[in-house]
This record gives sequence, C-alpha cells and structure tokens, in this order.
Amino acid sequence: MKAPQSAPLLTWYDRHHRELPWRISPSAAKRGVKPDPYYIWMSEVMLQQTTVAAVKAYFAKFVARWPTVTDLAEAPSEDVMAAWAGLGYYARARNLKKCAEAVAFEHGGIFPDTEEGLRALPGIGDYTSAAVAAIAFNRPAAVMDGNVERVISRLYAIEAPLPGSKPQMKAKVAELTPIDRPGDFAQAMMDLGATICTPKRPACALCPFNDACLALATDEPERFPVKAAKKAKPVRLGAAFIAVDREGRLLLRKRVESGLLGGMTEVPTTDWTSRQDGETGTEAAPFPADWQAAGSISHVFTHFELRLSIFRVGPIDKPSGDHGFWVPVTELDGEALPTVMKKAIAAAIPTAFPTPKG
DNA sequence: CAGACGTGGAT
DNA sequence: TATCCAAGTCT
Repeated sequence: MKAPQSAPLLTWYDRHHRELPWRISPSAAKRGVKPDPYYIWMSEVMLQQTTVAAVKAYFAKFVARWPTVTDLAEAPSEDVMAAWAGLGYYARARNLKKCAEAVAFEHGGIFPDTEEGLRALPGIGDYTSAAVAAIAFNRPAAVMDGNVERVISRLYAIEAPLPGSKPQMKAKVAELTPIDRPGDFAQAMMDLGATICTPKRPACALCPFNDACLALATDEPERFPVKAAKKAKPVRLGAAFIAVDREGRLLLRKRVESGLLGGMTEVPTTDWTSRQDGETGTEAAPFPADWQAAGSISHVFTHFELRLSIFRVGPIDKPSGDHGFWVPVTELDGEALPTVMKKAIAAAIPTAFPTPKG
C-alpha cells in the first residue's frame, strides 16, 4: 500500500470541484482572481453544521444586503437576527455580528490573515480559523471538519472513536497538506467528502485515494469514522399562547440574549419541562382570557424534543400591562422568528406563513 | 470534557 | 417513522 499524496487529490479537484457562490474556481485562481475574505468567512460560519443547500439562499441574502464586513458591523442586530432566522444555531448570528464589529472597528475593516489572528475573533474556532487562513489567504493550515474526519479516518483506517481521535487525525491532515495549494487542498478534501467519500455508499471507484485507502483495502469503508454512542433525546412539554388583537396584531416577545434561541423572537410560552403528569393548561398564560385549544406541535432540537400545546385567543381588546410587543400578522417576515415559533403560530393561524403552493 | 446549541433533507 | 447528519463553537 503506497502512502497517500495530495497531488492526485488536487488533480481530481481541478476537474471535479463544485461551483459555489463564495468560491474562486482553481482555473480562475490561476488567472489571479482572489477570494474575498468576507465571503469566505461568511460562508464558513453559515456552513457550520449546516448543508450547502440550506446556506446558498442565506449567503446571497446577506452579501446583497451587507456587501462588506463594515456594512454588517454597522447593521442593527435585530436586522441580522431576523435575516438569520430559520438557519439555526443562533449563537452563530450573534457572533457573526460581534466578529464583523471587531474586524471593522478594531482591524480597520481588514480580516486578520493568519490562523492565530482569526482564531481570536468571536465565533471562529479551530476549524474556521484554519479554513479562512487556507482558503482566503493560502496559509498552510491543517483544515479538519466532518468531511475531512471521514476521509482521513478511512484513508488510515483509524479505529479509535471520535472525538478522541481528532488530534491523531489532525496530525495526518497536517502531514498531507501541500505547501503550495493549501486552500485548494482543504476545499478538495471537503468536496471529496461531500461527493465521493460519503457517509453511506461511498463511490470508491471514483476516488483519487482508492489506491492508498486502508479502509477500502481491508474493510468496509462505511465502518469509518468510528464514533462514540449517542444519548437518547428527552421530551419536554409546554404550552404556547397565540393572542391576536382587534387590529390583527400578534403578541410577541424577545428571548434573552443567551441560551436556546437566544436573542430571537417568540410567542409567549410556559416553561418547557420534563413533567409528564398530564395535560398542560392555561394557568401560565400571559394574561387571563378565553384561551381556546388549537392543537399541538412537535419540534426536535439537538438535545431534546419539544411538544407544545397551542392555545389561541382573539380578536380581543389589548390587555392591560406589558406582555411584549404586538406585530401585524401580515408583517411577521420581518421578525426573528425561529422555525419552532413559526410552527406554533401556524398551528393557530394557518394563513400566517403562506407558502408558494399554499 | 461533555453538554448546549437548530434545522431540514436523506435514507 | 426513526435515525443520522451538514464546512463547529462555546462553556
């Protein structure tokens, strides 16, 4: 078995790379076209734990609305959170804004061009600092994401389970990364993982590493990477309250800045508890009213499943006291509503979020 | 270090 | 339907 080399991978990448809105193709790079560090950073943050398909529309929306990092730094946080709504992992949006402010106001609008400099910015960790350094600035950084972990674990048939095996794998990546094209190498490894060295049914016959891959030679490639067992998701229960006033406005609140859905908009809800002792009632409604049951929704988060009983009331006179803010049901697009909250609203007001097909 | 932190698409 | 998972980061 010959030792793996970067050259066959780069040749494969020159021919089979994906075309992506933020990417400079290898042929354009050869003509001297440089990537925009702002685009590379933005795409890398959006792509954290998120599919390319989901990111494309958000990336287009963000760079059209905020063409430079300074534009983003000067934007109101509420606008950024509302634009991010639906993409998930909202700490990324909060850190995106903080990072833009740091670059614009502390670095003169210029991104740091080293791994260490990037790593010091909000929302930029081991992966993203290496990726931006390699892709935007052609620094010889060892870039390791989930794709690279899969490729490397198969290439070297690494039996130790993730995440403990990360340091061992990163050493292999560093050893393989070529000094002349580190950015293309990183993108090539990720494209390979996304299109050839896939989790299920990898297309080994088309792989530029198929003469060096220990997993292919000695075992079923799908067995790698070996991972630690995961835990079962608990169920949490609660109730959500949809109140509409006589002007067709819906009662909303802003969640606290930290934690789950931090800084996002919500409808009033009870606490979400693990309690299983029967029906959730309207005792914890934001104000006394003739609340009517309107079904229920279920939503799966990373570490628990949420089941919300939905109650609605209205049209009503606005109750006294401060319960949040009231927004016309026809203007919910401008709000930072995460998907779970849109589901809750749609359960009570089916026309709230019209889809192209209905 | 293990748990918190979203969502939608594929199988 | 259930499970996995997609270019991770922060605490």
